Amino acid sequence: MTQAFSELSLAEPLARAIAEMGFSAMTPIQAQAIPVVLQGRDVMGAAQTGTGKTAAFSLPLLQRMLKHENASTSPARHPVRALVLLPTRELADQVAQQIALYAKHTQLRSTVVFGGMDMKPQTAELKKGVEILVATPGRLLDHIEAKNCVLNQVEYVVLDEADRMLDIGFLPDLQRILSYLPKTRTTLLFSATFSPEIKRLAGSYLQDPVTIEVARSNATASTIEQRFFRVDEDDKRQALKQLLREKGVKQAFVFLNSKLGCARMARALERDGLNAVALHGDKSQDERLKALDAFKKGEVDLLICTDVAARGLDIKDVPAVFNLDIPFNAEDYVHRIGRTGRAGASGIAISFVTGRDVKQLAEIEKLIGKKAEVESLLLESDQRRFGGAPARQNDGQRLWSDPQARAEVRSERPTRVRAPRASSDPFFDQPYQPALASDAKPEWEGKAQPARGLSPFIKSKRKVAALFRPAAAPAPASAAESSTEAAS
DNA sequence: AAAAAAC
Repeated sequence: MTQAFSELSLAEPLARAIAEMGFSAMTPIQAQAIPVVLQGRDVMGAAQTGTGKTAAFSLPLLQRMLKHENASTSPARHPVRALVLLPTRELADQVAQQIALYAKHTQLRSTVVFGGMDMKPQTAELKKGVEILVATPGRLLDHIEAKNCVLNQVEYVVLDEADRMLDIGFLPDLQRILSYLPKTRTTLLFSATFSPEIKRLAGSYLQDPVTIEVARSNATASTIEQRFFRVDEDDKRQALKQLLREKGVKQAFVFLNSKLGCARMARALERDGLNAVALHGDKSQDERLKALDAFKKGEVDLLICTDVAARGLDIKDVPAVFNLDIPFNAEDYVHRIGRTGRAGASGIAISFVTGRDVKQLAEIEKLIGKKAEVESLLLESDQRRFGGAPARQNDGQRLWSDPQARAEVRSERPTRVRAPRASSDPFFDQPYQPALASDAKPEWEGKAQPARGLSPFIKSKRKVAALFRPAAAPAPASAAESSTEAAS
């Protein structure tokens, strides 16, 4: 049933490049999408992470460009015929490199433009003429407006990570770029995640599209083992180090939700003697590329990153992904863990869950269609306090399943001074007692803004609003509690 | 509670 690239009768230069890269069998998304793109149809393609989507669109696109030569093949005039757009600079770089490899034996030329780098070398490349242009949106608009490239002869547009490209942060730039392109063209959208809303929106950019879904949209790759551990915010670094040791993991992506958090975590881990480097949008592009390169080469063990690295990055044989924070979007969870378990390899994805992540975890469960079983984790520091011998049970994976032992150890732990929580922690805490009855009217209703002159502890208007908002029903808390108890 | 993408 699996088909070989050789059955496609691709042009010789492409077939040769594929063979040199050691590819023979097509993945399901490739087997399904390539013939359709070869027909010149618009495509919306969904397939799990790490299953070769880049080849699925670039190979047929190159083939068509070779077969349907533009009239103007004189070296003097090379209009951009294919445009590939991506949401991060590193991903643009990676995809451009891959396309260059596929096109190696053809006359087709390609280049990549993205921000954070000098405009001049990019401009020079564009002026020489390229048929295939890979880009991030902002820098491409710069080049368009500087008239460094002309896009009025573009025949093919690819939005890779299409759901991200169509989200609200990118949409204005994207629409402006599309306004420079001919109306008659082939448009290809690819991603591992498509929400129903994005699917609908995407439809308006496509003409009579063929939808290709290998497995259900938003599905996680079956090659990834997913684990969830209940870990306090302050214990995350210790828990990470412990799990790296227990699982025998050397190299891993470590995701956090904020740039500052990444910088701090990377520094702290380095102080602890680990080989970690941060990757996030506050670093210079030079640092970003260097960090990624070092990680790729295996010179760095831990890549401490924001969602800048969540999508698309294809690094061979990274065995593990850690989510030190649960991502804001459930989709990003799917992409993050997709950095491991690629091309049929196996991988483990470990996510740390705190009390405030419960709602987001439910979103993730809904999206991936799988129950997230949250396990307890006995920290080594707690084991020592508990009396020398490790209280570890079974294979060390389900470390601590006795609730009573858990309570005892907790009482042994140093008391930390913490700000009171705004909402309940269904894992450990007392149920939340709302300060106001749910039907209470804000006492300032109809009066002037209360923001000034309140308690000095209330700093933002937002927090004030939260105080006066009717309390949420406490029902989900007890449900979450009973299910995690059952799990542990 | 954020990040990404242009200077």
